[in-house]
Formats: sequence, structure tokens, C-alpha cells
Amino acid sequence: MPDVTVKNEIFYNPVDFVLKKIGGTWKIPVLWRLRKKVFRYTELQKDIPHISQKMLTQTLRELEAEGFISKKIFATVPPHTEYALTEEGTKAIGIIEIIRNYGLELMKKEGIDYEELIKAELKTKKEN
Amino acid sequence: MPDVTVKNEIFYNPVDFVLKKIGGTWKIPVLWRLRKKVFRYTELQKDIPHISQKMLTQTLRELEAEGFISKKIFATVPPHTEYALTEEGTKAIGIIEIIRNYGLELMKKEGIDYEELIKAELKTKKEN
DNA sequence: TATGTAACGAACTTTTTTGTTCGTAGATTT
DNA sequence: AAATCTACGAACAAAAAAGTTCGTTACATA
Repeated sequence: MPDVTVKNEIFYNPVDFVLKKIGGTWKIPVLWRLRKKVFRYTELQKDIPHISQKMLTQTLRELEAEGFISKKIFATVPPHTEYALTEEGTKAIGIIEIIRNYGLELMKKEGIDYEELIKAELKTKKEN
Repeated sequence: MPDVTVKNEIFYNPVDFVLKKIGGTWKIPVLWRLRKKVFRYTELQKDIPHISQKMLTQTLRELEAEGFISKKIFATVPPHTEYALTEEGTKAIGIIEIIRNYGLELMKKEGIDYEELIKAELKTKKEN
């Protein structure tokens, strides 16, 4: 495996190439939400637990630059924006789904019931 | 998506769960080499460009703890070890292949000819 | 006797990735 | 007049990941 530099980014192999694009803590949570509907900035912020404004903005910028999402600005007051998957983004979702299913399998093997955890989480949120 | 803690590791979603296991700079290069043959420690070190002793050891320890590879120690002098994929590791290779193919596709779209780069790399090595 | 070998451990430094805090616009509601 | 809304930018701080350097064992060969 060679080291390849593209636009000042080094990567070691094709997998690395993919993970530089859709890896990191926040890109998946964003892409995953956009998979079936368009989101506004604030909606994403509300929907993704723990994400900070900075990380959301940064994540959206990168995904946009890489061609996975598109941005539409509405010149209202206050202005708002809408983010949607592009065709390339939809393709990425296909891959993400595969990794996700594998993750669910692995979790099950370790005795983690993800569905259960989601329910518990929602309950906690309502209590807070 | 809840935040789930398993064995002191937080993860935000099933994809994250997978990438905590096989992500990072060196796990893929190691797993990928083991996909069709067993390797000794030193062979891996020679075969993976840039990897340091520390990162190789650390990577092998983690992959072993996660059940993707197995280790066999030969009590010769000096002793040597052999690393091989486990069944779980073989499963992971299936997923890695999918990500890898997607990576090759993306690279092609950006005009990067990976095969070409590998050839160039090998040539450089011989020249050095 | 010095050097080499295979496979490490430990201490420490650097780099990369995340997170925190503060400030902006311009109209609208309290 | 002060506070709210939406979508940011910038400076700085903390945490996580990767990399560097040095040392070890125990036999074998130059």
C-alpha cells in the first residue's frame, strides 16, 4: 500500500480514503439523518445529542466540500438553511448501512441490545 | 442515537462501534495482509510501510483482544510469533472489502489511479 | 567480545481531533 | 429597550491518537 497525497491529505489505502471522508465522530450521525429527509441546521442540532455548534458546522462544511450533501440558503429573516443528501451521499448511505448492520451483529454478539438502549435513552430524555 | 458505554468505551451508533474496533490508521493494513496468509511480527513490520514498532504491537494487541486475530508463540531462540485471522476476522474482511471497493470507486471518480500509484511506489522503493 | 535476532515494554513528545467560549447580523416579539 | 431567532466565524483549551527513543531477553554467529 503506497502513501498517496491528494489535496494535501495523505492516505494509506482505499479504506482509509473512504474513512477520511465519512469517518470521524459526527459525519455518520449527520448523513444518517439526511437519508430520508431534508434537515435544517437547527433541526440537526436538536436531533443529534451532544453535538456542538462548531462540530456541526465543520461537519456540514466538509460533507458539502466532499459532495455528499448540498446546502440551500433561504434569505428570510432570520435566514435558514436546508441540507440534503446528494446522489453521492445516497451512495454512501448504502455503504454505511452495511457497516451499520455489521455493527448491530457485533453488538448482539457482545450481548448489547441496541434497540433496548435507544428506548432507555428516549425515556431518560423525557425525564430530564 | 444513544450514547452507549461498553467496557469504558463510549460510542454513538453501530457504525461508530465498528470503527472503534477496526478503524484507526493501522488496523486495516494489518487485517488486510492477514486475509490470505499468516504473518510473523517481523514480516508485518517489513511489509507495512511507515509502521513503527509501537503501533504494530499496539494494533496487534487490540485486534487480538477484540477477537479478530489469533497469536501463536514459538518458543524458539529467538522466539517468534505468528498472527492469523480468526473466524470473526474473516467476517470483518468481508466488510472491509466492500468499503475498499467503494474507496476505489471514489478514487477513480477523482481521477486517482490506485493501481498506477502502487506501481510507482514499488519502483521508488527499489530505487532507494 | 561485540553484534545480531524477534518481539516486545515504558516514558515521553508531537500531531490531530474535539470541545468551549465569545461575538456577529437584522428583523421580530415581549 | 432588551431578548429571541438562525446560522455562522474565530480564538483558545482539552483530549485522543500516533510517533520517537531507549531498554530488555538469551542464544548464536563473526
